[in-house]
Order: sequence, then structure tokens, then C-alpha cells
Amino acid sequence: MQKKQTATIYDVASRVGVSLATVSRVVNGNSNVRESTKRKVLDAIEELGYHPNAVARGLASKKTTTIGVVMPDVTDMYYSELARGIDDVANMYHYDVLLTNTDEDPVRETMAINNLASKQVDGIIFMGNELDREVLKTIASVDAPVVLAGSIDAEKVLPSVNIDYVAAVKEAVEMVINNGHKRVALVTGPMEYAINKQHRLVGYQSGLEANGQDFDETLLFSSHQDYAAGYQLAEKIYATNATAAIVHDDEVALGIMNYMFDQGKSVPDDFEIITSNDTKFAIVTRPALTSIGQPKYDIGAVAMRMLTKLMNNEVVDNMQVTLPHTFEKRGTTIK
Amino acid sequence: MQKKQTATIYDVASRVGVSLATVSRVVNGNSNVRESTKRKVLDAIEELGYHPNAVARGLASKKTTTIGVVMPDVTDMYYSELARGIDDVANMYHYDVLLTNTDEDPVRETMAINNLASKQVDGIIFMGNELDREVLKTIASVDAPVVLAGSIDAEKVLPSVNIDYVAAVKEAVEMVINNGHKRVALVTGPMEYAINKQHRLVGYQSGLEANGQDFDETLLFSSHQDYAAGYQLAEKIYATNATAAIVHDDEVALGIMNYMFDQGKSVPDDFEIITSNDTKFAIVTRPALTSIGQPKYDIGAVAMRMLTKLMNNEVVDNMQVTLPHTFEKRGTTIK
DNA sequence: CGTCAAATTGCAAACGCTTACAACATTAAT
DNA sequence: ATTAATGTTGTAAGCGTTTGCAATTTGACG
Repeated sequence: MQKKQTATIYDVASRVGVSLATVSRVVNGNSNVRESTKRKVLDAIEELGYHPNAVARGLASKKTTTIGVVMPDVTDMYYSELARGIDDVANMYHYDVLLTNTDEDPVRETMAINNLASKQVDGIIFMGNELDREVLKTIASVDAPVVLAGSIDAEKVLPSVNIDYVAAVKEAVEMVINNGHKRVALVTGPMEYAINKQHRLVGYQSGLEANGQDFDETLLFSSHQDYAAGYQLAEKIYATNATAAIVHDDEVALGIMNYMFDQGKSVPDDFEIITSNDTKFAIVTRPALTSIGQPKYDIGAVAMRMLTKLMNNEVVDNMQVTLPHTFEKRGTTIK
Repeated sequence: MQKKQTATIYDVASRVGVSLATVSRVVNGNSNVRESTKRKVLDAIEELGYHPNAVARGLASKKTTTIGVVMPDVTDMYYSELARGIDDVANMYHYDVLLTNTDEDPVRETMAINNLASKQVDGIIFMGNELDREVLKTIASVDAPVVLAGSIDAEKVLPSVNIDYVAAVKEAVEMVINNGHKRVALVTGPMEYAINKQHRLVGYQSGLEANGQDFDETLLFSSHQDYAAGYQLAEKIYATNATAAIVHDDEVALGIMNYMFDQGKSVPDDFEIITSNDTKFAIVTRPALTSIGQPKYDIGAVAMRMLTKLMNNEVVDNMQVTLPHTFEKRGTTIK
């Protein structure tokens, strides 16, 4: 391994015959430098192939131009699309992204946040279905700003960007009810999670109520966010004589759909499905999945933009941003 | 924003009444410390809530325990599964991951690598379909070790981990030929890319040859790696009277399949498809996609493991690792 | 007790850069 | 020409660690 004798700021300073401070100034675009010396410094930098050492810079300036992203799993399309939005605007503002997968394990989430803090990140974006008490405490103990993307803290104390989950699932329920269904199932993650109990469930119930249907607890289902889980769950759902389902996750929805398919049932004729994440999965299957449309990329992008303001101590008027959602009618729903 | 008065190593040293060096030793698990003082230091660390500042540490030790990952797009299932393998073993060895999306743009790839270098990463994992000349030069100019994951440099000079692409597509072609097909299309990315010209195409031709079929250039197709591109391409493919296709990307394969479906053709009865990435996409559709099975997670994991050795100046016997691939027979293929 | 090697500790110099603050130079105004 | 402003540059003190080397302590042994 060839040891590149990387030039330091000292090298270019002595080469030009100016002080470190001057070189630092031109590197950082400080205007208080005479044009002619600026030019000379720039030339020297070019010749020496000087690249500022970001670590030293970080130590001296106490800014690392790096943010941390804590997420359940890069492999989950929903989150990876958020991550893409984050990354793009991060780059736009010249931040790098330190990525951590946690699989929604609060222990790992806590470790991740502490680790990011010790790496002196300038800010953190957190994603996950639930904010554990311990994690919340950790977030509070960190002095970098944290914003939630597509994630909810029950107390609404943290900056965040989301869609209106209760409105979205209410609409979904009503759509399906309008199609004539009397028994529509709701499948979400664990009911202890705020996003499920305080949002999806509430939307579901209010959709039922608005249409004079009674709430039946046996139509509530909880599953992991993966295809196999959905497939397994489908049997139980079908056993309740439900004829439609509102599903929190596209892979789960696909599992359900394929179970029906494999059982010789027709979707949407025998069973309607509305999913929630509108990832590529929803588009690529036949039938394609009708879905609540979430501006995933934008959720990430807006969260990151918000974080830049926070890191910069700018005022942000709205700390809990709600982005508009849409409704993507596709093939798992009659109309 | 509360300013956490974070304790420094100096604080704990003075609290215990030892020198910085001693604290540093216990923090770093250096054995030359008396058990009793070690205990006292540990206690003080606990009480003060001291967390080492990784930036300062990085500057002093010239190691950041951070690696860079350069990839086309987190949102691409193939790469995100590789990334997960990378991240898991990175964490295992206590490295953090700095992630950059490049969309395969050589300019951004170059910038990303240089940026990572200036952040003093200890190593880099690069993913992408092609290694641009300029990118190659940049890699050579960086003094951190770089390993390629699921990516090929034509000169085979860089450490890398892949599967045997020529064998894999050869097998796929032969399988389809055995099913009776006389005109099987090959769809890949740009033919200028080494992985296509020197691997996939070679495998394709050798599969043809082994079965006495002539090579017909009009059966070669090139597409972007997305669903829409596949759908569009499908019409042209069908127009050549091809009855089967070996496809480089699952989303593209899905596009082709759905085109056939929408045209009233049956897959696999009228048209067989074998895809190459075996991502979740391949499992989730009906019919599910027959695919070359790539150990994606392992490719990432092995690449990362290799990188740890390189960063540690350990010898690595095999610099160009080839992992075994499999063949996943599913529904887009007769048998 | 005295010796000497081994085990513990402390000292202080880096690491490469930012940034008050001070110093000097230049220009414009009087 | 003098003075005050303003513009440019240099000085040097950090930033929070690590680490080679020297100094000190400890313990075993004769």
C-alpha cells in the first residue's frame, strides 16, 4: 500500500510564503484575502494536490459536516426511499451520511445514537416505527439536533415529518366500504406502537363509524413487515370472513395477495387490498396494489432540509410537518 | 438546544488524579494498567458520562473506524442487499459506514471517493456496474484500501468479490435452450461495460455454442435498470420472435413479464424469463421469477471482511473472490 | 536490605486545522 | 501630509486524543 504523503495546509502555506491562516481562509472561501494571494494559494493547492483533512477540520471547528441516519433496514423499500431523499438533500448541503441499520431494536437504536454522538455528527435523522422510552432519553441527551422522518413520537415533542396517517387510513377504509364491504380487516404492526394505536387504528375506527359500521376487534391483525409474515397471516384473515384489508406494508400486502391467489381466490373480486407504502412493489405486481400514496422521497428530503436549518440555528416555523398524501388506485381494489 | 458540557478525557483524568495517558489506556483496553486504577478510571468515566471524542481520536491515531460505501442507489434492491451485508460485518468490526449514492455517474463516483478520502475513511467499498477510467485513477490515488463488491474491473487488479457471471449466464442460457427455445434474448446494461461484454455476453455465447445455436446479434438488448425500461424494451424483444430472455435485472425482468402479461401472452408458456439478481422482487410476483441465485448479502459481507483485513495490513490470500451462485427455479420457466 | 527486571505511570509532542486577536498595509478623506 | 477606516495577513492558542519515551514504582530474589 503506497503511503501517499498527503500535503498539509502547512505545506501549501510555506510554499506560497504565507501563513496557515491565509491558506485556511482561501480554502474556506473567506473573502478577506487579496485576489492575487488567493490565486497563488489556489495554484499551490493545485500543484501539491492538497485536500483539507476533514478530521482535523472537524476537531478545530467542532463541525463535521456529517449527519447520522438511523433506520430499521436499508433493504426495506419504504425506508430506503426515504433514505434516498435524505441523502440527496444532504449532499446538496454538503453533508455526508453515516448510515446505521437497527432492525428496530431499541438497544441498537440507542447504541447507534450514542455512537453517532461520539462521532460528533452535526445532526441525526431517525426512522423507525416506534420510539422507545430509552431511545427518547438518549435522543434528549445528545446535543445534535434530531429529526424524525416517517416516524412519530407520541408526545409530538420532536421535530418530524410525516403524512396524516389517520386521515389516510380513514380514506382507505371508506373507499373499501363504499365498494360494499362489511368486514374490512386492518393489519398493522404491534398495537403498542403509537403509530398504530393513535393513528392507524383511530383512522380505521373513524372510517367505520362514519359509515355506521361496528368495530370488531377480531378484524385487527398485527404482523412483521415482510412477505412471509403477510402470507401466513392471510389464512387467519380469510378465516374471519373479512373481504378486504387495509395493510400497513407493501410486502405484507403482497403476501396476503399471493395467499389469496394461491388459494384460487381472486383479488380484487373476492378480496380487496389497500396497502400503505406505495413502493415499487406496489407497481410491479399483477394486479398492482392500490395504495395510500406517500411522498416518501419528499418526507426524507424535507426532514433533511429541516435538519439543516436546525443545525444552522435557523428558526423553523413548523416543527411537525405533515406532507400531503394521495391515493393510488390500482388493481387490488374494484374502483 | 442545551449545550451538553461533555466531559473530556482531561476531566476524568483530573478527577481520578492520574494522567491523560492512563485514562487513554484504559479506554483503549490497553493492558498495562493496574487493576485498581483501571477500576477507578472506569468509575469516573461512568460518573462523568464521558464518551471519547471520535474526531479527536481520529486525528491523533489516524484511524477513523469509518469506512465509505460508494453505490449507485440505495433504492435498488440488489445494491441495498449488498449494503446490508457490508453494514452488518462493518458493525461487527466496529466500523461505521459513510454511504454515498452516485447513480453510476463517474463524475459523482470520483467526487465521492475523493470526499471519503478527505474524511479519512479507513477503507472503501465500491459498487457499480462499470469502473470508469477516471474512477480507477482516483481509486489508485487514495491511500485507503478499496474493495469492489459485485463489481468488476476489467484488469482484475483491484480486490473484489463477485460470482462467476459467465458461468451463471451460460447455465441460464442452457437451461432455456433445454426447454426447447431456439431464440433466446440477452438483455443487459450497456455493452461497453466490462461486466456485460466480458462476462454476460461471453457466457451467453458459450451457452449458445455448447448447444449448437448460432449467435444472433439482434437478440442482444440493452436497458436501464428499471421497471419502465423493461416494459418498453419488451415490445422490441417480442418483435424479434424471441421466446425467452435472460435478463440482468429483476425490475427489468418484471417489466418484460408484465408487458407479456398485458399483451395476453403467458409466461412461461409463451415466453420464458430468467433474471439475475434474485431480489425480493423475484419472489413476490406471480409467477415468481426464475433467477440466477446470487449470495448478495454474502458478497457484501465477504467484501467487508476482506476490507477489514486490508485495513489491518493482514495478508489476504485471494484478492479476487468468487462466491458460488445457485439457480432458483421458479415460475417464469417451464422446468 | 540492595538489586534489577518488569510493571505502571506520567510527560509532552504530535495530529492538521480554525479562529480570535493583534499587527500591519492600503486607501480615502480632510 | 495626517488620520481614520478598511482591508490583509500573521500569531498562537486551542480542539481532545494517542503514543513514544522516560521516570517511577513494585516485587522477586539473593
